[in-house]
Amino acid sequence: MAPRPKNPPADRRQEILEAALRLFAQRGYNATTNADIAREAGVTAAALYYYFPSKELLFRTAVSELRSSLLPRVVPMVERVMDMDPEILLPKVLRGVIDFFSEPRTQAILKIIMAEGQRDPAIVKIWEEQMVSVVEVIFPYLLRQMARGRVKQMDPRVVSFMVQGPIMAAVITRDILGIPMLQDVTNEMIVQGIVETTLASLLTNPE
Amino acid sequence: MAPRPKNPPADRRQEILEAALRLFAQRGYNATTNADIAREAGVTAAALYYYFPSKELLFRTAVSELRSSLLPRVVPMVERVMDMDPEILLPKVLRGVIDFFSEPRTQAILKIIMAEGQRDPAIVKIWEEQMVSVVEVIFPYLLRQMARGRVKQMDPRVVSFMVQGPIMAAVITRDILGIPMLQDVTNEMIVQGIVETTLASLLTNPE
DNA sequence: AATTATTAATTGATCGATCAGTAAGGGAGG
DNA sequence: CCTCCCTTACTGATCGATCAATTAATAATT
Repeated sequence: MAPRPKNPPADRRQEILEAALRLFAQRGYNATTNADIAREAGVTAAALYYYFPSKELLFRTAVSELRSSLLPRVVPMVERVMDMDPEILLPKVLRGVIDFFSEPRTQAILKIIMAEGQRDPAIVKIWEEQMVSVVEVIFPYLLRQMARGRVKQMDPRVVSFMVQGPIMAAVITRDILGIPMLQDVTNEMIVQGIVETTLASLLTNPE
Repeated sequence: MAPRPKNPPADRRQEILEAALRLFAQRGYNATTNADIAREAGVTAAALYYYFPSKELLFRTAVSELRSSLLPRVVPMVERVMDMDPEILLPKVLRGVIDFFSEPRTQAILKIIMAEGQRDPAIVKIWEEQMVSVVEVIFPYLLRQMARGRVKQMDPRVVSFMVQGPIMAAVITRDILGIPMLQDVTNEMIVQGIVETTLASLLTNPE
Protein backbone atom coordinates (compact mmCIF):
# COMPACT_ATOMS: atom_id res chain seq x y z
CA MET A 1 0.00 0.00 0.00
CA ALA A 2 3.02 2.23 -0.20
CA PRO A 3 3.49 3.13 -3.81
CA ARG A 4 6.95 4.09 -4.80
CA PRO A 5 7.17 7.82 -5.16
CA LYS A 6 6.64 9.53 -8.49
CA ASN A 7 9.06 12.33 -7.81
CA PRO A 8 12.65 11.19 -7.40
CA PRO A 9 13.34 10.28 -3.78
CA ALA A 10 16.75 11.90 -4.10
CA ASP A 11 15.43 15.17 -2.69
CA ARG A 12 12.94 13.67 -0.27
CA ARG A 13 15.35 14.21 2.56
CA GLN A 14 15.84 17.80 1.55
CA GLU A 15 12.10 18.37 1.25
CA ILE A 16 11.66 17.13 4.79
CA LEU A 17 14.43 19.37 6.08
CA GLU A 18 12.97 22.42 4.41
CA ALA A 19 9.46 21.69 5.58
CA ALA A 20 10.77 21.11 9.09
CA LEU A 21 12.72 24.32 9.14
CA ARG A 22 9.80 26.38 7.91
CA LEU A 23 7.53 24.98 10.59
CA PHE A 24 10.08 25.11 13.40
CA ALA A 25 10.77 28.77 12.66
CA GLN A 26 7.08 29.53 12.43
CA ARG A 27 5.74 27.69 15.46
CA GLY A 28 8.73 26.57 17.50
CA TYR A 29 10.00 23.09 18.25
CA ASN A 30 7.35 21.74 20.57
CA ALA A 31 4.40 23.17 18.70
CA THR A 32 5.55 21.49 15.51
CA THR A 33 4.51 17.84 15.34
CA ASN A 34 6.02 15.14 13.20
CA ALA A 35 2.68 14.89 11.46
CA ASP A 36 2.85 18.58 10.54
CA ILE A 37 6.29 18.21 9.04
CA ALA A 38 5.33 15.05 7.19
CA ARG A 39 2.18 16.60 5.73
CA GLU A 40 4.16 19.62 4.56
CA ALA A 41 6.72 17.33 2.96
CA GLY A 42 4.11 15.10 1.37
CA VAL A 43 4.80 11.93 3.33
CA THR A 44 3.52 10.31 6.51
CA ALA A 45 4.99 10.83 9.94
CA ALA A 46 6.63 7.43 10.04
CA ALA A 47 8.60 8.23 6.92
CA LEU A 48 10.58 10.82 8.84
CA TYR A 49 12.17 8.00 10.78
CA TYR A 50 13.54 6.48 7.63
CA TYR A 51 15.71 9.57 7.21
CA PHE A 52 16.24 10.77 10.78
CA PRO A 53 16.52 8.79 13.99
CA SER A 54 14.54 11.31 16.08
CA LYS A 55 12.67 14.57 15.95
CA GLU A 56 15.47 16.19 17.91
CA LEU A 57 18.06 15.18 15.34
CA LEU A 58 15.83 16.28 12.49
CA PHE A 59 15.65 19.64 14.19
CA ARG A 60 19.38 19.93 14.68
CA THR A 61 20.12 18.86 11.16
CA ALA A 62 17.65 21.36 9.75
CA VAL A 63 19.10 24.18 11.81
CA SER A 64 22.69 23.23 11.05
CA GLU A 65 22.11 23.21 7.34
CA LEU A 66 20.66 26.67 7.69
CA ARG A 67 24.10 28.16 8.13
CA SER A 68 24.08 30.75 5.42
CA SER A 69 27.45 32.25 5.47
CA LEU A 70 27.66 35.83 6.54
CA LEU A 71 31.34 36.27 5.84
CA PRO A 72 31.39 36.25 2.01
CA ARG A 73 28.51 38.69 2.08
CA VAL A 74 30.10 41.13 4.46
CA VAL A 75 33.69 41.09 3.31
CA PRO A 76 33.80 41.98 -0.35
CA MET A 77 35.71 39.73 -2.68
CA VAL A 78 38.78 41.80 -3.13
CA GLU A 79 42.38 40.91 -2.53
CA ARG A 80 43.73 43.59 -0.29
CA VAL A 81 40.80 44.28 1.99
CA MET A 82 43.08 45.40 4.77
CA ASP A 83 44.20 48.42 2.82
CA MET A 84 40.83 49.56 1.55
CA ASP A 85 39.58 52.98 2.49
CA PRO A 86 37.05 52.78 5.34
CA GLU A 87 34.89 55.25 3.43
CA ILE A 88 34.58 52.60 0.76
CA LEU A 89 34.66 49.41 2.76
CA LEU A 90 32.34 50.20 5.65
CA PRO A 91 29.31 51.06 3.51
CA LYS A 92 29.94 47.83 1.62
CA VAL A 93 30.01 45.92 4.89
CA LEU A 94 26.85 47.68 5.94
CA ARG A 95 25.03 46.57 2.83
CA GLY A 96 26.30 43.05 3.35
CA VAL A 97 24.95 43.00 6.86
CA ILE A 98 21.55 44.29 5.83
CA ASP A 99 21.30 41.74 3.02
CA PHE A 100 22.18 39.01 5.46
CA PHE A 101 19.55 40.08 7.96
CA SER A 102 16.93 40.50 5.27
CA GLU A 103 17.14 36.89 4.20
CA PRO A 104 14.28 34.69 5.35
CA ARG A 105 16.91 32.14 6.37
CA THR A 106 18.58 34.55 8.75
CA GLN A 107 15.29 35.62 10.22
CA ALA A 108 14.27 32.01 10.66
CA ILE A 109 17.44 31.15 12.49
CA LEU A 110 17.17 34.24 14.65
CA LYS A 111 13.69 33.24 15.71
CA ILE A 112 14.73 29.66 16.37
CA ILE A 113 17.73 30.73 18.39
CA MET A 114 15.67 33.05 20.55
CA ALA A 115 13.02 30.41 21.09
CA GLU A 116 15.11 27.27 21.48
CA GLY A 117 18.54 28.55 22.39
CA GLN A 118 17.98 27.98 26.08
CA ARG A 119 17.03 24.36 25.57
CA ASP A 120 19.91 23.63 23.26
CA PRO A 121 23.03 25.78 23.56
CA ALA A 122 24.42 24.13 20.43
CA ILE A 123 21.93 26.22 18.50
CA VAL A 124 23.40 29.45 19.83
CA LYS A 125 26.81 28.30 18.65
CA ILE A 126 25.64 28.62 15.06
CA TRP A 127 25.04 32.32 15.55
CA GLU A 128 28.27 32.73 17.39
CA GLU A 129 30.24 31.07 14.59
CA GLN A 130 28.80 33.52 12.10
CA MET A 131 29.83 36.45 14.24
CA VAL A 132 33.29 35.11 14.93
CA SER A 133 34.04 34.49 11.26
CA VAL A 134 33.27 38.10 10.48
CA VAL A 135 34.97 39.45 13.57
CA GLU A 136 38.20 37.72 12.64
CA VAL A 137 38.39 39.75 9.46
CA ILE A 138 36.76 43.03 10.42
CA PHE A 139 38.33 43.61 13.84
CA PRO A 140 41.95 43.54 12.63
CA TYR A 141 40.89 45.87 9.85
CA LEU A 142 39.27 48.31 12.28
CA LEU A 143 42.25 48.23 14.64
CA ARG A 144 44.58 48.95 11.76
CA GLN A 145 42.52 51.87 10.52
CA MET A 146 42.28 53.19 14.07
CA ALA A 147 46.04 53.04 14.38
CA ARG A 148 46.28 54.93 11.11
CA GLY A 149 43.92 57.55 12.45
CA ARG A 150 41.33 56.86 9.79
CA VAL A 151 38.76 55.50 12.24
CA LYS A 152 37.89 56.80 15.68
CA GLN A 153 39.49 54.88 18.55
CA MET A 154 36.86 52.59 19.99
CA ASP A 155 36.29 48.99 21.06
CA PRO A 156 35.63 47.14 17.78
CA ARG A 157 32.77 45.29 19.42
CA VAL A 158 31.06 48.59 20.17
CA VAL A 159 31.60 49.71 16.60
CA SER A 160 30.05 46.46 15.47
CA PHE A 161 26.98 47.06 17.64
CA MET A 162 26.60 50.57 16.31
CA VAL A 163 26.66 49.44 12.72
CA GLN A 164 24.84 46.15 13.05
CA GLY A 165 22.40 47.13 15.82
CA PRO A 166 20.05 49.43 13.93
CA ILE A 167 19.68 46.83 11.21
CA MET A 168 19.01 44.03 13.66
CA ALA A 169 16.48 46.15 15.50
CA ALA A 170 14.75 47.09 12.26
CA VAL A 171 14.53 43.52 11.04
CA ILE A 172 13.20 42.24 14.34
CA THR A 173 10.57 44.91 14.89
CA ARG A 174 9.61 45.48 11.28
CA ASP A 175 9.95 42.05 9.68
CA ILE A 176 9.76 39.45 12.42
CA LEU A 177 7.28 41.17 14.72
CA GLY A 178 5.62 42.97 11.81
CA ILE A 179 4.81 46.19 13.62
CA PRO A 180 2.67 48.21 11.17
CA MET A 181 4.12 51.62 12.00
CA LEU A 182 7.50 50.47 10.68
CA GLN A 183 6.41 48.72 7.50
CA ASP A 184 7.51 51.50 5.15
CA VAL A 185 10.89 52.10 6.71
CA THR A 186 13.12 50.74 3.97
CA ASN A 187 16.54 49.19 4.32
CA GLU A 188 17.78 51.98 2.09
CA MET A 189 16.63 54.59 4.59
CA ILE A 190 18.46 52.81 7.38
CA VAL A 191 21.67 52.39 5.41
CA GLN A 192 21.57 56.05 4.51
CA GLY A 193 21.00 57.05 8.11
CA ILE A 194 23.91 54.97 9.36
CA VAL A 195 26.25 56.14 6.62
CA GLU A 196 25.39 59.81 7.04
CA THR A 197 25.48 59.79 10.79
CA THR A 198 27.25 56.93 12.55
CA LEU A 199 29.87 56.23 9.90
CA ALA A 200 30.29 59.93 9.24
CA SER A 201 31.64 60.60 12.69
CA LEU A 202 33.36 57.25 12.97
CA LEU A 203 35.58 58.13 10.04
CA THR A 204 37.93 60.78 11.28
CA ASN A 205 39.21 61.88 7.88
CA PRO A 206 36.10 62.81 5.93
CA GLU A 207 37.93 64.61 3.18
CA MET B 1 -7.01 15.41 52.07
CA ALA B 2 -6.31 18.97 51.03
CA PRO B 3 -5.67 21.18 53.97
CA ARG B 4 -6.34 24.82 53.70
CA PRO B 5 -3.04 26.62 53.47
CA LYS B 6 -1.33 28.10 56.48
CA ASN B 7 0.37 30.88 54.56
CA PRO B 8 -2.07 33.54 53.44
CA PRO B 9 -3.56 32.58 50.08
CA ALA B 10 -3.79 36.24 49.22
CA ASP B 11 -0.65 36.12 47.11
CA ARG B 12 -1.09 32.60 45.78
CA ARG B 13 -2.40 33.88 42.50
CA GLN B 14 0.56 36.21 42.17
CA GLU B 15 3.00 33.45 43.03
CA ILE B 16 1.56 31.34 40.26
CA LEU B 17 1.78 34.19 37.77
CA GLU B 18 5.39 34.87 38.62
CA ALA B 19 6.38 31.23 38.49
CA ALA B 20 4.58 30.86 35.19
CA LEU B 21 6.26 33.88 33.67
CA ARG B 22 9.70 32.77 34.72
CA LEU B 23 9.22 29.35 33.19
CA PHE B 24 7.50 30.56 30.04
CA ALA B 25 10.33 33.00 29.37
CA GLN B 26 12.92 30.33 30.08
CA ARG B 27 11.51 27.39 28.17
CA GLY B 28 8.68 28.68 26.05
CA TYR B 29 4.97 27.97 26.25
CA ASN B 30 4.78 24.37 25.10
CA ALA B 31 7.85 23.19 26.95
CA THR B 32 6.41 24.47 30.21
CA THR B 33 3.93 22.06 31.78
CA ASN B 34 1.28 22.86 34.32
CA ALA B 35 3.11 20.58 36.71
CA ASP B 36 6.27 22.66 36.31
CA ILE B 37 4.46 25.87 37.10
CA ALA B 38 2.65 24.29 40.03
CA ARG B 39 5.85 22.88 41.53
CA GLU B 40 7.55 26.25 41.22
CA ALA B 41 4.59 27.92 42.91
CA GLY B 42 4.36 25.29 45.64
CA VAL B 43 1.00 23.80 44.72
CA THR B 44 -0.28 20.97 42.55
CA ALA B 45 -1.30 21.26 38.94
CA ALA B 46 -4.98 21.09 39.75
CA ALA B 47 -4.72 24.21 41.86
CA LEU B 48 -3.90 26.26 38.79
CA TYR B 49 -7.45 25.69 37.60
CA TYR B 50 -8.86 27.26 40.69
CA TYR B 51 -7.28 30.56 39.64
CA PHE B 52 -7.22 30.33 35.85
CA PRO B 53 -9.60 28.59 33.47
CA SER B 54 -6.84 27.29 31.19
CA LYS B 55 -3.11 27.21 30.62
CA GLU B 56 -3.56 29.56 27.70
CA LEU B 57 -5.27 32.17 29.84
CA LEU B 58 -2.70 31.79 32.58
CA PHE B 59 -0.09 32.53 29.94
CA ARG B 60 -1.86 35.60 28.61
CA THR B 61 -2.49 36.97 32.05
CA ALA B 62 1.14 36.50 33.04
CA VAL B 63 2.38 38.22 29.92
CA SER B 64 -0.09 41.06 30.17
CA GLU B 65 0.88 41.90 33.71
CA LEU B 66 4.48 42.04 32.54
CA ARG B 67 3.96 45.42 30.95
CA SER B 68 6.75 47.41 32.48
CA SER B 69 6.36 50.93 31.32
CA LEU B 70 9.05 52.26 29.11
CA LEU B 71 7.75 55.80 28.87
CA PRO B 72 8.52 57.15 32.38
CA ARG B 73 11.97 55.72 32.05
CA VAL B 74 12.76 57.25 28.71
CA VAL B 75 11.19 60.65 29.05
CA PRO B 76 12.65 62.38 32.09
CA MET B 77 10.29 63.84 34.61
CA VAL B 78 10.59 67.45 33.68
CA GLU B 79 7.93 69.91 32.71
CA ARG B 80 9.09 71.40 29.48
CA VAL B 81 10.64 68.44 27.73
CA MET B 82 9.86 69.89 24.33
CA ASP B 83 12.26 72.75 24.85
CA MET B 84 15.15 70.81 26.33
CA ASP B 85 18.47 70.85 24.55
CA PRO B 86 18.96 67.66 22.52
CA GLU B 87 22.52 67.52 23.88
CA ILE B 88 20.98 67.08 27.30
CA LEU B 89 17.82 65.14 26.53
CA LEU B 90 19.06 62.53 24.08
CA PRO B 91 21.73 61.05 26.37
CA LYS B 92 19.08 60.88 29.07
CA VAL B 93 16.76 59.05 26.71
CA LEU B 94 19.61 56.74 25.79
CA ARG B 95 20.22 55.80 29.38
CA GLY B 96 16.50 55.23 29.86
CA VAL B 97 16.41 52.88 26.92
CA ILE B 98 19.41 50.92 28.11
CA ASP B 99 17.96 50.58 31.61
CA PHE B 100 14.71 49.37 30.11
CA PHE B 101 16.40 46.73 27.99
CA SER B 102 18.61 45.60 30.85
CA GLU B 103 15.67 44.65 33.02
CA PRO B 104 15.00 40.94 33.30
CA ARG B 105 11.34 41.74 32.67
CA THR B 106 12.07 43.35 29.34
CA GLN B 107 14.32 40.51 28.30
CA ALA B 108 11.71 38.00 29.33
CA ILE B 109 9.02 39.68 27.30
CA LEU B 110 11.33 40.02 24.32
CA LYS B 111 12.04 36.32 24.40
CA ILE B 112 8.38 35.44 24.79
CA ILE B 113 7.36 37.72 21.97
CA MET B 114 9.92 36.28 19.60
CA ALA B 115 8.98 32.73 20.54
CA GLU B 116 5.20 32.98 20.83
CA GLY B 117 4.33 36.09 18.85
CA GLN B 118 3.42 34.09 15.78
CA ARG B 119 0.97 31.94 17.69
CA ASP B 120 -0.66 34.86 19.46
CA PRO B 121 -0.47 38.28 17.82
CA ALA B 122 -1.96 39.84 20.94
CA ILE B 123 1.44 39.29 22.53
CA VAL B 124 3.17 41.46 19.94
CA LYS B 125 0.71 44.24 20.72
CA ILE B 126 2.28 44.61 24.14
CA TRP B 127 5.62 45.51 22.57
CA GLU B 128 3.95 47.80 20.08
CA GLU B 129 2.16 49.69 22.82
CA GLN B 130 5.44 50.36 24.56
CA MET B 131 6.96 51.73 21.39
CA VAL B 132 3.96 53.85 20.50
CA SER B 133 3.82 55.49 23.92
CA VAL B 134 7.41 56.61 23.57
CA VAL B 135 7.07 57.54 19.93
CA GLU B 136 4.20 59.88 20.71
CA VAL B 137 6.47 61.95 22.92
CA ILE B 138 9.84 61.63 21.24
CA PHE B 139 8.86 62.04 17.61
CA PRO B 140 7.26 65.48 18.00
CA TYR B 141 10.32 66.51 19.96
CA LEU B 142 12.68 65.31 17.24
CA LEU B 143 10.65 67.00 14.49
CA ARG B 144 10.69 70.25 16.41
CA GLN B 145 14.43 70.13 16.98
CA MET B 146 14.93 69.28 13.32
CA ALA B 147 12.88 72.30 12.33
CA ARG B 148 15.03 74.40 14.63
CA GLY B 149 18.13 73.02 12.99
CA ARG B 150 19.39 71.46 16.19
CA VAL B 151 19.01 67.90 14.92
CA LYS B 152 19.86 66.56 11.49
CA GLN B 153 16.86 66.14 9.19
CA MET B 154 15.93 62.47 9.18
CA ASP B 155 12.96 60.13 9.54
CA PRO B 156 12.39 59.92 13.31
CA ARG B 157 11.94 56.16 13.00
CA VAL B 158 15.40 55.85 11.52
CA VAL B 159 16.80 57.99 14.32
CA SER B 160 15.06 55.72 16.77
CA PHE B 161 16.65 52.64 15.21
CA MET B 162 20.06 54.21 15.30
CA VAL B 163 19.83 55.03 18.98
CA GLN B 164 17.88 52.00 20.16
CA GLY B 165 19.35 49.43 17.78
CA PRO B 166 22.84 49.03 19.21
CA ILE B 167 21.38 48.57 22.66
CA MET B 168 18.85 46.01 21.51
CA ALA B 169 21.54 44.12 19.61
CA ALA B 170 23.85 44.15 22.61
CA VAL B 171 21.20 42.90 25.00
CA ILE B 172 20.12 40.12 22.68
CA THR B 173 23.57 38.85 21.80
CA ARG B 174 25.27 39.50 25.11
CA ASP B 175 22.53 38.91 27.69
CA ILE B 176 19.88 36.73 26.09
CA LEU B 177 22.11 34.58 23.89
CA GLY B 178 25.04 34.93 26.28
CA ILE B 179 27.79 34.95 23.69
CA PRO B 180 31.05 34.81 25.68
CA MET B 181 33.03 37.17 23.48
CA LEU B 182 30.66 39.99 24.41
CA GLN B 183 30.36 39.44 28.13
CA ASP B 184 32.62 42.30 29.12
CA VAL B 185 31.13 44.88 26.79
CA THR B 186 29.42 47.12 29.33
CA ASN B 187 26.36 49.25 28.84
CA GLU B 188 28.54 52.20 29.69
CA MET B 189 30.80 51.47 26.73
CA ILE B 190 27.83 51.31 24.42
CA VAL B 191 26.28 54.51 25.71
CA GLN B 192 29.59 56.25 25.30
CA GLY B 193 29.98 54.96 21.77
CA ILE B 194 26.53 56.12 20.73
CA VAL B 195 26.91 59.52 22.37
CA GLU B 196 30.34 60.15 20.92
CA THR B 197 29.52 58.96 17.47
CA THR B 198 25.89 58.67 16.48
CA LEU B 199 24.54 61.49 18.61
CA ALA B 200 27.59 63.61 17.89
CA SER B 201 26.80 63.85 14.22
CA LEU B 202 23.05 63.84 14.74
CA LEU B 203 23.28 67.07 16.68
CA THR B 204 24.08 69.73 14.16
CA ASN B 205 25.08 72.41 16.67
CA PRO B 206 27.79 70.86 18.77
CA GLU B 207 28.89 74.09 20.41
C1' DA C 1 -19.45 30.47 74.00
C1' DA C 2 -20.16 26.45 71.90
C1' DT C 3 -22.07 24.18 67.93
C1' DT C 4 -23.24 23.95 63.31
C1' DA C 5 -23.49 25.25 58.49
C1' DT C 6 -21.16 27.38 54.58
C1' DT C 7 -17.53 28.85 51.79
C1' DA C 8 -12.66 28.98 50.13
C1' DA C 9 -8.68 26.53 48.76
C1' DT C 10 -6.44 22.58 47.53
C1' DT C 11 -5.49 17.69 46.72
C1' DG C 12 -5.20 12.91 44.48
C1' DA C 13 -7.08 10.27 41.07
C1' DT C 14 -8.22 9.93 36.61
C1' DC C 15 -9.76 10.62 31.73
C1' DG C 16 -9.28 11.72 26.87
C1' DA C 17 -6.31 13.51 23.53
C1' DT C 18 -2.05 13.99 21.48
C1' DC C 19 2.44 12.88 20.21
C1' DA C 20 7.09 10.75 19.46
C1' DG C 21 8.58 6.64 18.23
C1' DT C 22 8.15 1.37 16.71
C1' DA C 23 6.86 -2.76 14.19
C1' DA C 24 5.65 -5.10 10.32
C1' DG C 25 4.78 -5.27 5.82
C1' DG C 26 3.79 -3.94 0.82
C1' DG C 27 4.81 -2.48 -3.73
C1' DA C 28 7.92 -0.82 -7.26
C1' DG C 29 12.21 -1.31 -9.56
C1' DG C 30 16.51 -3.64 -10.57
C1' DC D 1 13.53 -12.02 -5.21
C1' DC D 2 15.79 -8.67 -2.90
C1' DT D 3 16.41 -4.02 -1.60
C1' DC D 4 14.80 0.56 -1.13
C1' DC D 5 11.22 3.66 0.31
C1' DC D 6 7.29 4.34 2.47
C1' DT D 7 2.68 3.06 4.61
C1' DT D 8 -0.78 1.45 8.01
C1' DA D 9 -1.38 0.26 12.51
C1' DC D 10 -0.04 0.48 16.88
C1' DT D 11 2.19 1.64 21.78
C1' DG D 12 3.64 3.97 25.84
C1' DA D 13 4.16 8.22 27.79
C1' DT D 14 2.81 12.79 28.71
C1' DC D 15 -0.14 16.58 29.25
C1' DG D 16 -4.14 19.55 29.87
C1' DA D 17 -8.19 19.41 32.11
C1' DT D 18 -12.03 17.59 35.27
C1' DC D 19 -13.96 16.09 39.57
C1' DA D 20 -15.09 14.26 43.97
C1' DA D 21 -13.18 14.52 48.32
C1' DT D 22 -11.22 17.00 52.05
C1' DT D 23 -9.99 20.46 55.36
C1' DA D 24 -9.21 25.44 57.24
C1' DA D 25 -11.38 29.45 57.92
C1' DT D 26 -15.52 31.99 58.43
C1' DA D 27 -20.30 33.00 59.23
C1' DA D 28 -24.70 31.75 61.27
C1' DT D 29 -27.39 29.64 64.81
C1' DT D 30 -28.29 28.17 69.19
